[in-house]
Amino acid sequence: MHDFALEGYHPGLSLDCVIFGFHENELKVLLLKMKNWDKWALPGGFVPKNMGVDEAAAEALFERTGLKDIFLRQFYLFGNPERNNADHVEKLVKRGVIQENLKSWFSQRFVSMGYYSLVEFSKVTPVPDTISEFCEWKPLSDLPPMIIDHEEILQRAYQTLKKELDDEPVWLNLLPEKFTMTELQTLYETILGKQLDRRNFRRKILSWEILVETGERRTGGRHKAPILYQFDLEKYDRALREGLKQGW
Amino acid sequence: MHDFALEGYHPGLSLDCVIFGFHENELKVLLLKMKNWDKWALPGGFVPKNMGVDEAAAEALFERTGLKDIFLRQFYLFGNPERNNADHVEKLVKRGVIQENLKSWFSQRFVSMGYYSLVEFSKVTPVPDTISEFCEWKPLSDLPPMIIDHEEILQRAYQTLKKELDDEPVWLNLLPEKFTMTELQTLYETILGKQLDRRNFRRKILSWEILVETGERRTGGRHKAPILYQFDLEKYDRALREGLKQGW
DNA sequence: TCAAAAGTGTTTCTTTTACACCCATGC
DNA sequence: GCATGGGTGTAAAAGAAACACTTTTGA
Repeated sequence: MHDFALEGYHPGLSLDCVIFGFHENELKVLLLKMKNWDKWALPGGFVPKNMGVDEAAAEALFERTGLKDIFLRQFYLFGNPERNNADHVEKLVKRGVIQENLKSWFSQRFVSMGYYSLVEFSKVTPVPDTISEFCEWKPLSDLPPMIIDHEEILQRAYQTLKKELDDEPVWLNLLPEKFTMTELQTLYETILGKQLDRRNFRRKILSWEILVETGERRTGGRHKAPILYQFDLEKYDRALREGLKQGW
Repeated sequence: MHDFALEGYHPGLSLDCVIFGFHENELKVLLLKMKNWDKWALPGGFVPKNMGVDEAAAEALFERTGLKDIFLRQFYLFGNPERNNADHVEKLVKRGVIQENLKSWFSQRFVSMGYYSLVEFSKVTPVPDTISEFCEWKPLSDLPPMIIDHEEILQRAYQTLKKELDDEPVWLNLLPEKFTMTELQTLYETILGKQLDRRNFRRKILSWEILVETGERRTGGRHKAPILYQFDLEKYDRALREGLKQGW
């Protein structure tokens, strides 16, 4: 356990990361179970004095997941003065989540930068941090009780994700390198919470010309082996320049 | 001039507001001319310890413009550790922009929350702050030299505005209560930087059913008097619930 | 009476939607 | 051989784009 204040972290600023993964046809979020307490928290951290905020967020993400160069984006600064109350810090100390000497650091007023991240579920190795007992994926549809305003932060991240999905193929970060059209469709249906027509879905996605067939198929199912597609970054960049989806 | 540190502001956190207005067929930004220095700055401020960050931004906006309840939205946290360098603070002191006793406050590493705001040009009474000589509208197409990373902040706000315009009728905040279809079209053309067909434009806007005719017309021009329209919030809310523009 | 901008409709083309049958695979 | 999901096309409808003439107003 570090002494945050002495080690030179930026004062009054924290980070919260909502890390989304897709597994078994569900959107899941990586959460931390607090020590000696039946409450869960978003992975987060603080910002070292000489590190950029985005950089610090990437670092925090790396520590919890073992992943680097991951989709990570700011979505909102939570700046309400009431969000980190004294009562909460008392509980942290009483339950032995943090030590007495860190109380003053945790008792500051914190403003928290919310990030959301999209990761490939199977690549993640969840690692708890110093204040948590374990680190686990939880389905968005069945969230455990969370500390302070973390549920609100999470929901806001989800809203942002849904919105971004309309503008950009951010979903690619949630899938493995090679995937079938049905897997992609299921992902869309899960995030949007509605069913889509299979033929129209395929046509629409392919019309963007950002996917290529790998030539391989996924075998093993008791049915026709589906084509495996791959995201083509170069084609995507070109599509972006030409305006993938524009309002006017 | 206040002593920020003593008066209890949140440490290491600043605000920058990009305030957009529309005048004479141009998008303009409200900027502050620094004292004794040929550099301009975005209006901004700091966050009182007991005030929410959004609230503090609204307060800063009010002080520069005299306006309350204005469209104001976060767009990015500028968290690069290099952004506020020692050299810049030296200059501020040497040119008498800030007094010696504030040097330590201004020498902190600041993380700055970027806000953008849309206001009705004619309602604004620009008021300089303590570190500026005057406060003025500057056209986006001809910006003066600005301090540190303020030009970057401004450009990023503009990108955000363009993007939001596709999703929501944020433009309503830039226009007076009553406006003609041509004025609205000019606004769109200005922000998007391209010409639009008059008939199609009108049809598209009206199809959203968020405007109503006031029954009045604007007279005085040497041409047919155009109908004045008004934004209808109630209709807009209804349209939003039904999904004004959805991707899927 | 003229210049300047306002108002208006139709046709074409593109995009989106709805919908059903045959195919490959593993058991 | 059969159950399961994979792959594919077309017609109808909706939406977007292109395009030009008449009207009102003030000078």
